[in-house]
Amino acid sequence: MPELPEVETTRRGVAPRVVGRRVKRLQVYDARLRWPVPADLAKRIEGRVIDRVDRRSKYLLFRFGDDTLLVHLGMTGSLRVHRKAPPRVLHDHVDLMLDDGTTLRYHDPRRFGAMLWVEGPADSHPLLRALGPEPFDASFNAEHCWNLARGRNVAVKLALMDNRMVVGVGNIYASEALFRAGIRPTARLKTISRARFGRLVEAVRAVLEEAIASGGSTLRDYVGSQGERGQFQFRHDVYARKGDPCRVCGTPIRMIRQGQRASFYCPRCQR
DNA sequence: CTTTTGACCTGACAGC
DNA sequence: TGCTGTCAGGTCAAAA
Repeated sequence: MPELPEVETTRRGVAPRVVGRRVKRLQVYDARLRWPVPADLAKRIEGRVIDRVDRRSKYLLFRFGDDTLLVHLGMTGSLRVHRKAPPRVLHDHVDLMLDDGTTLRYHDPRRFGAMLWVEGPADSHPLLRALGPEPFDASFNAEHCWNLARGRNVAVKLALMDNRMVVGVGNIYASEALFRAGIRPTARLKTISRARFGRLVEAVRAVLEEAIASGGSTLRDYVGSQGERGQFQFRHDVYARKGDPCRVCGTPIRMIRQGQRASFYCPRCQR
């Protein structure tokens, strides 16, 4: 689902509606997410004020003083803000009711997402501790990729989706970034030059930036904080465009399978 | 250590 | 109209 642009779009939509608000009531309708929603979450969170909403990788971090509500949207999750909550529909699993009457509602058909409570510094939480650099951070650069690539035989597309190289890049944006960088998804990491990594870094940043500006990509489930669909799917160069002409050279886009995931590329533009 | 595979879960769709 | 198989935006844990 949500890759970085969709999570960031959600963050930007949700934050202004919830920051400064006090949680009046937490209602868990179905606790069976990737990990169970903690049974004592209501007790911990009710009465507390949301100070800030941050994002790390694809996690949303709702800050309550020194403690954090950590939310992941998995493949099909979405978070919506309702001025007045409509009746629950299938797969609405959690409601955070705030002191001004608005409701933050978590919806997730496949339940691959997560909602956890972290006391104290969230950075040291097992889920966040080992994450690589944020794509827009200076520490994501050609040097970093080059160092990681030493002796590694994996395909570059798999490495892009591995959060040690960079976080936030999933199946859609990995294919899109590689197209823009002119690199085949199957290229072995150790064979890529420093200069090409430089181009890849810039391509990742550019595609994520444009996707955020378009409100992300909506393939099926994803919607933003007001229920709005993303628009970037109309601007994909390769993803889900198997057989369609490359926007640059007209060659039909190819689909292959890597690590049980579909990859798309232009056989002429990407070497 | 690296790399691959299976698992979690529901729904949509293609083909018989 | 069923039924079966495949696929879907993530990522952790175990196997090789």
